[in-house]
Amino acid sequence: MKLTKSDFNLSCIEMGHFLLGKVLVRRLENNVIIKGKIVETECYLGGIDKASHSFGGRRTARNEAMFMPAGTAYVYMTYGMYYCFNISSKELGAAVLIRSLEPIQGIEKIEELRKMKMKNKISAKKFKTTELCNGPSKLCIGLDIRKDNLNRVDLCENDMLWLESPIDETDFTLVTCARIGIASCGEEWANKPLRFYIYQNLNVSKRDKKAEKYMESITL
DNA sequence: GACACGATTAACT
DNA sequence: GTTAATCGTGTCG
Repeated sequence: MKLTKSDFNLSCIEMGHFLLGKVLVRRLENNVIIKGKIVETECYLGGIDKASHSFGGRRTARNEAMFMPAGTAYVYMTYGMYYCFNISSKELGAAVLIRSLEPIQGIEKIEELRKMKMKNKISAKKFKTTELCNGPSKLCIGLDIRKDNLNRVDLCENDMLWLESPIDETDFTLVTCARIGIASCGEEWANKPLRFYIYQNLNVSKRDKKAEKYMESITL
């Protein structure tokens, strides 16, 4: 079932939780369909969040999608060569970064897109399925999500990129931990528990063993 | 206009 | 474990 406008009417943290287990669907120009289950998310809260592009109310051409209605794609370039894909929440300037997917459909196409970007074609032959989309920029390469094709699109009113609820809703345990790659914004916000992932899923970009151990001690 | 710097990744040692 | 790659963007002058 395709998710609709009302499904996205969530706060940033609610959406970070809600998106786990949902299926991201991409239709390429040649009508090939790629699907991946979201297994890792990060929340960027907006005004108060030092790690957010919209910290302090900064609103520019780049981050405009963070201020658009919930369920809008925010795609930006990072390190001059990679893209990251986010989904805006109902909170102004707040969005959820999609950090990793478990490939479900079109796996060969994902692999092809990933290999195309690599210089060393020898190591490119050794891809495991779990290494295809286990990082925010890897999944953008694997699903051909770029700023020039999908930034600011409405994920409910679009036939190139959308979300679906999974056919088989399997239960999972959620791990909550610190976000990745934002140390320069200062300890306070770098350490906030705003990254979420599916416990024991092999497609997660980075496990947080300390967070897992703590979680195990109180829930298992 | 200039300039420092990434919400990362792949290729090294 | 360490580091080069690579350029759009925000910030300041």
